[in-house]
Amino acid sequence: MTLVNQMTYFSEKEQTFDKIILYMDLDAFFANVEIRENPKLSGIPLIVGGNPQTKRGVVSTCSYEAREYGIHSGMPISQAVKLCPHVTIVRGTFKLYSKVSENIMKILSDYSPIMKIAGNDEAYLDVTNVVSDYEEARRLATELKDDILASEHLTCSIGVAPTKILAKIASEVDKPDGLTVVKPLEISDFLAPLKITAIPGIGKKSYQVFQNNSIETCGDLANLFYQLVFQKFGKYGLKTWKLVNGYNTEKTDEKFNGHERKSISEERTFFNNYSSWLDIWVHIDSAIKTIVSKAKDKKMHFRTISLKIRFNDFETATRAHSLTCHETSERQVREAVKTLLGEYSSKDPSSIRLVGVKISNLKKIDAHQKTLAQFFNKSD
DNA sequence: TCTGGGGTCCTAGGACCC
DNA sequence: TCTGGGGTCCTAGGACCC
Repeated sequence: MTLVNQMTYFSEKEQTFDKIILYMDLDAFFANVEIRENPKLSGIPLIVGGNPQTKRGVVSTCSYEAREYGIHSGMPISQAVKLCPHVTIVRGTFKLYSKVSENIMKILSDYSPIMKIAGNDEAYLDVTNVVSDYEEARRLATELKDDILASEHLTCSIGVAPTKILAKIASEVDKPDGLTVVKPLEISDFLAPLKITAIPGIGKKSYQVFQNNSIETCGDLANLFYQLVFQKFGKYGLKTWKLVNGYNTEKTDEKFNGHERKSISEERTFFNNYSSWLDIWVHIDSAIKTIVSKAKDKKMHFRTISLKIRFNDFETATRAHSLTCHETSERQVREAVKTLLGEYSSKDPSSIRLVGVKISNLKKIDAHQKTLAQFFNKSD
């Protein structure tokens, strides 16, 4: 099959791009907020996260100076310290970050009513109906960057492209303080030289598989025949192949605003392991209280309860139980967790380093359903 | 090097139903 | 005697993201 045939194989629909998406990502967010609050931290390798005293935990965010030493998010603090012994570690002021994030999201919402907040430091804006073309979108993005810098003294990187995933990839290539615009006809040329790991969702494991097949860049993948791609990399590989060949892989009916939460969870890694199950249960019980109260705040009912246990060797087990109908009560969770925990009762409690509880299968309850639930006396 | 905490999504197998 | 095929729901585990 020739390349031309390959290109016509997929439906016309997938090739049409009719949106302009802007993606904003704050540069080294936590670290830059800390620097803003305390200019002494400016220009030095800085880590936010972990415990500065014990040097345990992992890096949440680090400054660009720290990145030069090979430090990155998710890295154990102990390793980061080995790479850069004079690195400064701060614990982080998460309440402040939330406040700053809120301020910035408010600025963004002035630029388009169609917005999707994807995290503390990132959001997508659908600006299709706000601008008439990509040049105007570029000007809008510049304005937005200036706005954020003026009001919060923080820099961000922006990508503008016809889909969310492309806008996100575009925002990465010129970080920090960057702005990259990718028009529909430029997509495959833009992606070709990028490392395959520039695509969100391709992490360590997937990279290994691609690398074993001599694929380093998006261009390497694009040049393969799609039959081979499916054979070697399966369904997800095929989707990635379409992306790097400039097809639209995002459904137009995909919800942009308000993504309903799917689960609520809390987990805790112990500072020191416990010798008694009773001590472990204290953590489990407190987690149950927190997640049930969060669900109540959000007016969510749940049906599935999961327990997570991680052992010293990092083996991790999850056990789940689904109730017959949606529930709200702490008691239901506690009972389910106790049953799930039964399987492990013969284990040595000191072999456990983490416990977690999760509720999922969530359903928003409306007023009518609530009355019914009360009528049947289903809640505590 | 010795690995946080909050999430989402995907896969695969088994049960069960028609 | 050695048994279809499709759909849905549930559970467990794992990859990945910020």
